[in-house]
Amino acid sequence: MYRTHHCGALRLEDIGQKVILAGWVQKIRDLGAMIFIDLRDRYGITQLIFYQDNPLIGQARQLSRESVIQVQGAIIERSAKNLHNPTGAIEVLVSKLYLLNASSLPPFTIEDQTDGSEELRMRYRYLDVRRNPIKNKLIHRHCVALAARQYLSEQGFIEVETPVLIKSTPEGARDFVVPSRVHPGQFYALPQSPQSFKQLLMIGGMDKYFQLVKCFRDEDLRADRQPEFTQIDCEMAFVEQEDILNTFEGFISDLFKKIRGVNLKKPLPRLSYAEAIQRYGSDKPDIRFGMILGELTDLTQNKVFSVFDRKESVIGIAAPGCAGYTRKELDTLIEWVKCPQIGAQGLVWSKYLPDGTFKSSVDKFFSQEDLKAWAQRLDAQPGDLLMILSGETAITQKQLGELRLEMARRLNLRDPNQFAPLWIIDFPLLEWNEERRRYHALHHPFTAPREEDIPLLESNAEKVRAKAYDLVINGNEIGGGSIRIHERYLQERVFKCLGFSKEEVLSQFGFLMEAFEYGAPPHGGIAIGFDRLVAILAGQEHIRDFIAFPKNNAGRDVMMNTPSALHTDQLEELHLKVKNH
RNA sequence: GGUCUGGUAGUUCAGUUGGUUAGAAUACGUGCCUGUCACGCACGGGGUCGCGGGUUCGAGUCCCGUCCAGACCGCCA
Repeated sequence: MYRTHHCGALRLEDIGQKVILAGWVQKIRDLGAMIFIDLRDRYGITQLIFYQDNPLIGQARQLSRESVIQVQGAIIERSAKNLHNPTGAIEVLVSKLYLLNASSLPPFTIEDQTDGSEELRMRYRYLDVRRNPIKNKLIHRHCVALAARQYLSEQGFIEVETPVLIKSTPEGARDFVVPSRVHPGQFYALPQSPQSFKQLLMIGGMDKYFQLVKCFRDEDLRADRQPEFTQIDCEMAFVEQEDILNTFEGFISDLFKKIRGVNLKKPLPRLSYAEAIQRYGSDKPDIRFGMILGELTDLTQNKVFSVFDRKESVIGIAAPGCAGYTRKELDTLIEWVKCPQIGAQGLVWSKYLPDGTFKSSVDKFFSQEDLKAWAQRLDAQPGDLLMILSGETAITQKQLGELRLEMARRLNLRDPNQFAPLWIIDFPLLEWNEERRRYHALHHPFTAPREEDIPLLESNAEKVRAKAYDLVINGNEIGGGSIRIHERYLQERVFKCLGFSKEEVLSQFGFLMEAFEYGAPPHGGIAIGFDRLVAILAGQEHIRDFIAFPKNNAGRDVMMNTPSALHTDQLEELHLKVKNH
């Protein structure tokens, strides 16, 4: 038997017990006449003690950090207790010591506050997982998964596994592809989502389906984006948008209650896509704070100020309490909006001073009354700083949306332990892609248009609104879904709008079109980004530490050194030839 | 595909205007220490300054290229 107890289990009431413990050497404190060793496993730390008369003390002194040992001994009371540790009142008087496996010097310290850089921790992820912060995040992930499965099961959802080797569809994100050995020149693709399968399950009468499922996208990464990620994928039959929003409001509320003890206010706020863009400059607004975008175009024309004159939009925000910004601070902000990622030409500012007057960068062009009108439009208070950008509407809204987030960061308004979920609804069905000179689906091509907008499909496609919705929390898109098209003729019309030929539709989605003819029920669903949800529930922005073995920002696994080249005979077997470059 | 930041001891970092033998903390090793728990004290070992080229009497420092890492833009139906 390797152990009778875990290292986090023993307490004062266990004094006198003979125990066997096994774990890793966390730390050795050698006081000469006695040695203390912290023994660690998943459950905690227990202190071992060796006195100088113990024949094992020499062996104990030789132990290295992170070596795996097994000890036998008696639980005794400490004369100096450590109140910070649950096991801090006792220690093990060791009578037997076995070195199960010695450890080399670890490349970083295995402590809560490690000295290891991200890169090093990824390279030795198995050591990183020994640390409490990572271990606890993985346990947290497990708890969220368990709670999600429990809630959905109680609501009558059935978890069904769908294939991982599927058909490649060139629409949307790039697929990871898998060559077939048996079928020369043919390929599987890894799913970007089980979209078609869950629709087929609805046609199959499963009624309520869910799956915690790995999905794959061969696109460039970000701090919150991995090439393989996990979704809570859901679909329901005989439902309208309202049913799905209600069901998943319940779902998300249940998770926040179980995991955080937080009661979300229901119903969750809803904002149309158009409103979100107009008020926040984003379709995933962070509504924990104000700074709503305000339209100033009508107040700024014909004042001989060329930056504003005849621009499609002049838009501003009011940053609370920033009227005291110095010239230098303002210059930093101006530099910030001019960086290539934001791409503004400049920034007009106006300080709403505590005495009610204004001091602005455009005093030459605008009167105090003009500036007062701006402030009123932006709902500003004395002490606020007005910031104004101008240009093409969509671009200016987006830039100001970014500036809004940046100001919130500077003002510390983004408290990770405050939660502001909302639904974004009424997305446009289609979006014009200038590069490819055609429309593409904003959500995906199976999304149903709103009935009243269907006649616009052929005449004014951009105006067609979709029965699509996103769940946004604290400025993160946590999930998205839609009511699907379940009729062949409508699906064909939408494919036509998207520029698909009849042949393309048949070869790529023929199975689905055929299925629609055999009694496809009305249906819809949602997919929730599990990695992000788990991170948000822990009050964190980065998802990597919630994934046991994540990829780095080049899509590489630095521990296994993946991806890597194949042997030529393996390529041969797969009927592949790699181009030299 | 692009922009920015970084790469110096096992690790995290400092390194001034280009100038002596490249430092600190921590980790590691040795010795001492009877209640530590960030133990303490003393001593010690430890460097291809990412790599390649250039400028210079002289390069960790300046220039060019390249590799790696991180953040972001494009991309992510």
